[in-house]
This record gives sequence, C-alpha cells and structure tokens, in this order.
Amino acid sequence: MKLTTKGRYAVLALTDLAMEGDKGYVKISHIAVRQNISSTYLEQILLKLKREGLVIGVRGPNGGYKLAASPERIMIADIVNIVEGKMEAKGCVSKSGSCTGVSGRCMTHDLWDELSRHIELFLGQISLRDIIKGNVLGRSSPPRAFDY
Amino acid sequence: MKLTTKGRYAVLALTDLAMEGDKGYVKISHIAVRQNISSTYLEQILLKLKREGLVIGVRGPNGGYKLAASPERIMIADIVNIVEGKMEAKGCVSKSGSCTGVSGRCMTHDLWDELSRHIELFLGQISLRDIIKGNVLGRSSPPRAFDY
DNA sequence: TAGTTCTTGACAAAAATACTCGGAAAATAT
DNA sequence: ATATTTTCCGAGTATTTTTGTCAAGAACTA
Repeated sequence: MKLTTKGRYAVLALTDLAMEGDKGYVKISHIAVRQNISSTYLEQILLKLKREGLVIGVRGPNGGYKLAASPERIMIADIVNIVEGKMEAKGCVSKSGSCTGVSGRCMTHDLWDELSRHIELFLGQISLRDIIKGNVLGRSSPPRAFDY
Repeated sequence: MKLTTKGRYAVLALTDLAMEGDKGYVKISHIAVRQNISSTYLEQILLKLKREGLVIGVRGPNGGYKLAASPERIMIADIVNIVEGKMEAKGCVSKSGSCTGVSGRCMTHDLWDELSRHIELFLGQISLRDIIKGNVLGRSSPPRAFDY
C-alpha cells in the first residue's frame, strides 16, 4: 500500500470538514491553518476529492468546501484510494515483466494481493465519524486461522 | 506502512531460499536470475537480512546464502521490518511539528497507529512456509466491531 | 464592478528509491 | 602459493515520487 502525506492530509482535511459539520462551506485556507498544511498543496488534494464526488466546492465569497455526504458514510478507504490511486501493494501486476515465473505471477503475488485486500477491508470499515468520535483504537484483530 | 520493491525483493528472495531447502548455500546470482532481480541490488538486501540474523552467508566457492531458521519460523513481518525500517504509517511521530493540535497529536494519529498495528499483525502471522505452500489466500477477515 | 474563492495546469525543489561500481575479505580448488 | 569464486562493504549515481509553488482563469457574491 502507498501511504504518503497526501493521503494523511486528505483524511485530515475531511476530518476537519466533518467537525465543522453543517455550518456551511469551509475555506481551504482555514483548513490549512488549523491542520498546518500548505494551502496550495491542499488545493490539489481537495480538487481530486471533489472530482470524485466526496466533497462539494463552491467559489466566491462564503464559498469553500463541504462534505458531499454525512461523515458516517465516508470511509477512509474511499479517501485514500482517491488521492493515492488504487492501492497496489503488488507491483507484480502494475509493471510488465515484474511477475516472472512460468505462470506469469510471482510466488509472492498472492501475499501482496491479500495484504491489499486486508488493508482495504480495514480502512473501508472506518468512517470519518469514527475518527471524530475516537472510535478507532482497538480495532485490530488477528487474521483468521486458515482452515482446509 | 512502507512497502517498496526492496521489501518485495526481500520476501521473494527468502521464499526462493526456502524453496531450495537444505541443498546447501544458494548464490545471489542464482536467486537474481530466477526471480529476475538485479543481483547487485539483491546483495544489499541480503546483507541487511544477514546482519539481522535471518540468513547465513558464506563466501568463496560453493558459498552463498541459506535461511538461518526453518521457513515456518520466519515471518513476513520480520523480513519487511528489516529491509524497510520500522513501519511508520504515522508520520505524526517521525517529524517534529507534524502533529499539530493542542494535545500534540493530530486527529488522525490513532488511525494510522492502528493501521500499522493491523498490518504488522497480519504479516506477522504469515510465514515463508505459508507462501511456498500457498496458504495465503483467504486470510483477510473484517476488523472486529468496536464495542464499549 | 470589485473582491473573494475555487479551478486548472505547468513547473520546480527536495526526498526517497532503485540501482551501479570498485574494491576488499574469505573460502576453496588447483 | 596462487588464482578463482563469492560474499562483504561503502560510496556514488540515476530515476522516480513526493511535495510543493506559481500564475492565470472562472465562478460567485455583494
């Protein structure tokens, strides 16, 4: 999985929006100051999220951004997937000739594939609401034992 | 979490070693050819793994590498942690001034913290033996529901 | 109209990644 | 002994990714 400041900024910004609630549109500059992010960089990120329909942006005075849905409907996986591009923990599939071996898939292909699914499942279970409510800690569970 | 080619190469190389079994030492060049990895790059990676005691390397003719323990004792998390450096999915803690906010930790701190734990737990459950046996698929389980 | 704020694309600096290279050290074989 | 093989080690380099900046434009409000 790829997880850079971009992804963190995105989640942070949307969490900020979620906390502002229904008080109308929130300006980039305000989010940037509160969360200590470069506002011009944040522009890029919010733009992507807007294009994918996660937030709504309006221009002009009193303009800004707001969430396109209620916080409990926006999952972290959605946010991260948009700004970082689909999780490719594999590398096997993305680049040609990377997956060697007779069958065309490397021996560890399934591993990274499963890891991706695992992470996605985890982040897909956590909403913005969970974050502002603090419902995050203690969610890790050991993987299910593998049975034949 | 950080997951680059370095980590994938490391797991791939050790999987190769695991498959060779007890037939003696395996040369870097052979692994490199089989797995399609630059052999000089692979040197660096195996060296790290050797320094941390995961593999044993001997020089000279008939030299090479072999696993320091049986495949079922070597977990993927161990391998990845060594070559990629401890998983820092946070960013909050690593850089100063990154975690803003009054308490010194950002709102999403717990999230990335928990994600790290989650990934580590997952990869800590899978051994080299699991990979060569194909016991990897279907291990993802949804995170436990959060109860008070 | 004037001011505000997002929108867009192109560009640039910095950091991380993914290697390469040259040689030294150790083991073996002749 | 000497040559050969192979790991060991540090340093250096090229490429890519990340992390921004900048300038101009479009839409909106008062």
